[in-house]
Amino acid sequence: MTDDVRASRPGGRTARVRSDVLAAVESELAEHGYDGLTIDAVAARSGVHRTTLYRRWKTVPGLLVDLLEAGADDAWEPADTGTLEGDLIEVNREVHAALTARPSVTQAVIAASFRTPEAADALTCFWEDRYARTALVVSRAVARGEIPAGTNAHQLLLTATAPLYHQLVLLRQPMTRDQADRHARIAAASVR
Amino acid sequence: MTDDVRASRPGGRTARVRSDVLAAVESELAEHGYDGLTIDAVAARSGVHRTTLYRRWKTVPGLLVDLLEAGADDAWEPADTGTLEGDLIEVNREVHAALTARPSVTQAVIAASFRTPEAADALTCFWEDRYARTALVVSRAVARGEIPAGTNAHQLLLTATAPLYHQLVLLRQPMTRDQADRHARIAAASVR
DNA sequence: TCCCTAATACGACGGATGTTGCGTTAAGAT
DNA sequence: ATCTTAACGCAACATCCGTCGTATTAGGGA
Repeated sequence: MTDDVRASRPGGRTARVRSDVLAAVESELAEHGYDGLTIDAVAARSGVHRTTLYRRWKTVPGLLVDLLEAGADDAWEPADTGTLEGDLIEVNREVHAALTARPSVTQAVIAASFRTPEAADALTCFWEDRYARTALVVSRAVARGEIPAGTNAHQLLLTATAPLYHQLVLLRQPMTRDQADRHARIAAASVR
Repeated sequence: MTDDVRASRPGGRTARVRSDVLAAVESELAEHGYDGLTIDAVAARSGVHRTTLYRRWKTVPGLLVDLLEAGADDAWEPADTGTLEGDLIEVNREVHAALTARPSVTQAVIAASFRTPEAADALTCFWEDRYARTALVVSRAVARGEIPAGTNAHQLLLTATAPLYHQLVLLRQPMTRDQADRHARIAAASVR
């Protein structure tokens, strides 16, 4: 989306600039958090000129979107533990880790998504992709005969993961990994 | 918090200015959404001077915080339908209505909470209060012998309401009232 | 090796946003 | 009715943020 098929000149300096900038974004994020993340600071730290940032990335959320896409793992798949409950627990632990990391790129991108539509779209796309892949957990459970065939995957994943997002992102309160596990179990039990 | 015990001069003009300003905030919010909500626009519409807004409310999120507090219903209680499931469905319908309203003050305040710590704190306080009151639903169910005494109220409410927030606020996708009801039922069933 | 031009650097500019000092108005006490 | 001063209006100012025109650098093909 940001680095679309630009037939022109993607290598060399351009690539170097991008990695320098993204590294600076990550550092700034770690030191000052999302609120302290400014174009000028990233420019100063990366040694790349302000105008270049404005031209290539437009906004602060744009930088985060690119960071999100650069870190996107195209080969990601949910772990296979052999049971629905085990799989959901693993999923929840990943979500839990992503949201409690310091700094949490995920948290930052969520914040950014409330500023510009581009960031919101990028996040929506990212999550749609993740939920689609994670649905594999459900189809495996169906294949094992663990749960009925008509099970609504999205609803199930929502039941498992939503409490984590709500507690950690919106309510801004702590949640232990045990509690995260517990919500995975509740979700697994809801479809039996 | 904003209008604390200011012994000085809370009546007359001051009160009029406040209601004018908050009305303007609501109107601007309805027309241009949160992103289009600017101090200058509120000043122009309300007829109150920019400087006054900056002095009393500081920021745009500050305005929303005051709007949230002005609209806070101190007498709010969860509906009593006679069953845990029925009560949770009612709670979820209220949350659903608040999040799908256009414009949604709740959605706007959530967006604001990602900008300033004050807004985040205000929202946290608001929700803490709401969850504490809603816990009544659980204690009533315990009193009826519907569910065991040790039931974790917060976890139960999280299971019921979190999917709504996640779907409508973070995933930014639609959710029908039926689906909201369904998550209430899942939560109710999880403690039986 | 040379050339073309995409990508970046530089500096200046304009607009929006927030601040400050001071004058004016009116709430509330006497 | 009068006085005090909190709250508000006003205008100038400072700053930050994003943009634009132009010069410079370096990728990649000939």
